[in-house]
Amino acid sequence: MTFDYHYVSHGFILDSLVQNNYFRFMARPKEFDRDAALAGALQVFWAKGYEGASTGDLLKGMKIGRQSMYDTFGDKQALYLECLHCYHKLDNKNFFDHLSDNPSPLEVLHGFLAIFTRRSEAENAMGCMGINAITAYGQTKPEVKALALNTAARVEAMLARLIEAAQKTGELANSVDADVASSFVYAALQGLTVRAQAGASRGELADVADFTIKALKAMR
Amino acid sequence: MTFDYHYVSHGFILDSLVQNNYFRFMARPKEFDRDAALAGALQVFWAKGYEGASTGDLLKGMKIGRQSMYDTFGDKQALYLECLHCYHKLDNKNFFDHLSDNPSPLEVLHGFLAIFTRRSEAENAMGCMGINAITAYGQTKPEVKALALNTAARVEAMLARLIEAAQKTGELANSVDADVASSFVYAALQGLTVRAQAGASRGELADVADFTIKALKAMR
DNA sequence: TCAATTTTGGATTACTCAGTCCAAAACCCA
DNA sequence: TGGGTTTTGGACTGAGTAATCCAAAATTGA
Repeated sequence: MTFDYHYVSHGFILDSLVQNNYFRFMARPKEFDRDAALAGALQVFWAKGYEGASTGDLLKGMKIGRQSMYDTFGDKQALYLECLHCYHKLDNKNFFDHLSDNPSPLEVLHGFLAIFTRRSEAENAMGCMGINAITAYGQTKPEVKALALNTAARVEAMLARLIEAAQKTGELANSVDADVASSFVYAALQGLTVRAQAGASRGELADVADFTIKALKAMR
Repeated sequence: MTFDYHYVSHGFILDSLVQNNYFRFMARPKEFDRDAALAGALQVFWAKGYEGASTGDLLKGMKIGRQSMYDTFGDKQALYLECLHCYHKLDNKNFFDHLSDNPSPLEVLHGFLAIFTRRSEAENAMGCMGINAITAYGQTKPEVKALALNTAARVEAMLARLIEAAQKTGELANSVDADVASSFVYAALQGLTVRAQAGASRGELADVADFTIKALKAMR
């Protein structure tokens, strides 16, 4: 019998099994934190890509042994996909954290677009792991494409809600189609990510973020 | 002595050497067209990326033998960089071909942004080789980053000229900063490329292209 | 036809990779 | 303490890689 330590770490399966006295003997527990190891792998994959990250690189970044990795995460492909899932989840969380209680939805949008002016050059150079994944493996790994489609739908829905909120506060004209505008903002966001990764100056990135918001406001 | 067949194919070195009777003997000429082989390699690299393209894949795509490839192009890395150069040159040429004699610079800009609505899904899924290169190797291959910076400067300058032309025809307000607007359009173009690669619908891509131009026109 | 030279592609090399195996260490409960 | 179980990491495996070697084929001018 094998155990999925992902669930174990969230406390579902293990608790019930222990309560039912399923285990006669408790064996040596894992010496590492699954989530920490995953985060380490995520960094390596983000920085080097899938093929670029060797198992050795991954083990060093995860600070665990070879067999521990295979036992815990399956194979390299499964580990990569789990990292990508994790990245999207964190990224999404970052977005929602910024929604907060800002009374100006347009300022929130600007905050999204201007994020590259607040990041270090090194962070900008790493780009977005989701975009890196699509441009490299979108054609060859169906899971990557599926994940991208899913994420795009969720992000655009969230952006559309922000734009509708901006229309309620009067910051944007009601005649603007919220769905189209959200697609526009999303494309701008992706474009800025690539421009930042390609080494565009902080000034240029700031200008484009400002210009995009100003353009939205000017639309009738 | 070795010969750079790139220049040979353009007829500079070989002619002078022949005229000077440098060769006592003419040996067997190459049986393949260098540019055709390069184009084949470009397709493979574009579709599969650098690591994803094995030498076998490349040879099949180039329709030449192993040793011919190494003799003619150096090694895999050199071949990739030459393909990337070639891609950027072709891409740039495509842009300038569309400048033509259209009396509306704004229509030309719209033509750029709407290119993804005219391409097949397969073409959109391949994305832009330049973006694919930056997102995958921008950090690890300095030549890739340098090439991207160079290309960005040239494309933005060209876009700025278009925007200034649109201001002359009265399509855009003079108060708009041409440099900022060109950076904005470039970011939109990159964003659309990624959105298209990620599987965005033709309708969404068309909407964003239209919206971007309308937003430009609305700016004061 | 022949000598000189180059192209060509199959065989080979040296290396890296992802993934498996296994024995020893670590840990728990009784 | 000691039996039972799991973790752990070094050694290993087999496949696949980029790049080199080399001998045969091809082509030229004389």
